Amino acid sequence: MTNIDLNVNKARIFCEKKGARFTTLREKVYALLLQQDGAIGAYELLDSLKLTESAAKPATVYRTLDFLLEFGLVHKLESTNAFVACHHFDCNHPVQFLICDSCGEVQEIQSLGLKDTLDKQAMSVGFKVAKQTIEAHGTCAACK
Amino acid sequence: MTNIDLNVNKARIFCEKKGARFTTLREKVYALLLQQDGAIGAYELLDSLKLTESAAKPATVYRTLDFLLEFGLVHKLESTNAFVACHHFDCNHPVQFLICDSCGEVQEIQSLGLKDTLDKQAMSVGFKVAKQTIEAHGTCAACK
DNA sequence: GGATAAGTGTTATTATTTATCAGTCAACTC
DNA sequence: GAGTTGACTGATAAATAATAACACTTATCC
Ligand SMILES: [Zn+2]
Ligand SMILES: [Zn+2]
Ligand SMILES: [Zn+2]
Ligand SMILES: [Zn+2]
Repeated sequence: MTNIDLNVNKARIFCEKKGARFTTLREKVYALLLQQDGAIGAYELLDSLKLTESAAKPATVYRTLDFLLEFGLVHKLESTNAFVACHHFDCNHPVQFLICDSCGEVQEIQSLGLKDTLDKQAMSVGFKVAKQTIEAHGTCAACK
Repeated sequence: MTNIDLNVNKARIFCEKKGARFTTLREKVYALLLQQDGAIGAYELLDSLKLTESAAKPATVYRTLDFLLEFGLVHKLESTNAFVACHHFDCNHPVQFLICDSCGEVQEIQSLGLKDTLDKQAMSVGFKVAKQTIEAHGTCAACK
């Protein structure tokens, strides 16, 4: 059983627990994202999906992504309009990304300290944070 | 002399110092952004610009924004695809945003601590940060 | 004043995302 | 198990966001 299959199974169980339906389509899209090295755009994802779901349309992908985003199975990179599978959807983590502009690798980090720093900075001016977007572009260790 | 005029003048001098041309078009666009409460999308900006530059097209706005972004006179909010004027372009600051989802206000903060925290987190996994995107959505002090 | 580069006008196209309505399928009730 | 309900998907269209390409104009430099 591959690593991807393991993640997909974990996702299915996670969804069942939440009373959400992990349909074939959602599973396929999530699996495609897991296969991906880095992040992938919606239309690139659509092209991959079409290989097994020839009827897929943009709305198909975006609706499925909406579901996956809602349940935290996938994250969106706002700075690149791309999507990346999450491997730790079951541990309620803060999310930050390191995006290598050289090789495209996307590394997800979960720094509680970073999250708290932003929350506190905001709080100090009376701002209550609901959602953070933290993305760093630069050069990964392998590319240096 | 209004506050906006002061900022525009500061911007002109800043550009001259850098050997960049602060043309009428660039000035108009920057002034429009300064007038704005929060952030504004490129096409909304285009509509405003058309009031005095009826020939303006999307490319007009995007090119002008490219210039303003390059020289730090304007920032882009990646999470909303919107643009906001910077008032401190001459002080080489880190940039983070607090975006109120209730009233649309965009507050720019310049936390060196926050920037350093992210830089260090990245460094600890061998990642060299070139550019940060830090945006918090939530509720501002006035809206609470 | 002519060469050069930067800036702008103009048209078209691509990329990204959402809206809408109709049909299908799963779960729940009786 | 048939019927009802709501969630999911198919399909078409449109809105929003961004870029490409080429011609023309203007400023700068020598
Ligand atoms: Zn994650
Ligand atoms: Zn890399
Ligand atoms: Zn700024
Ligand atoms: Zn507010």
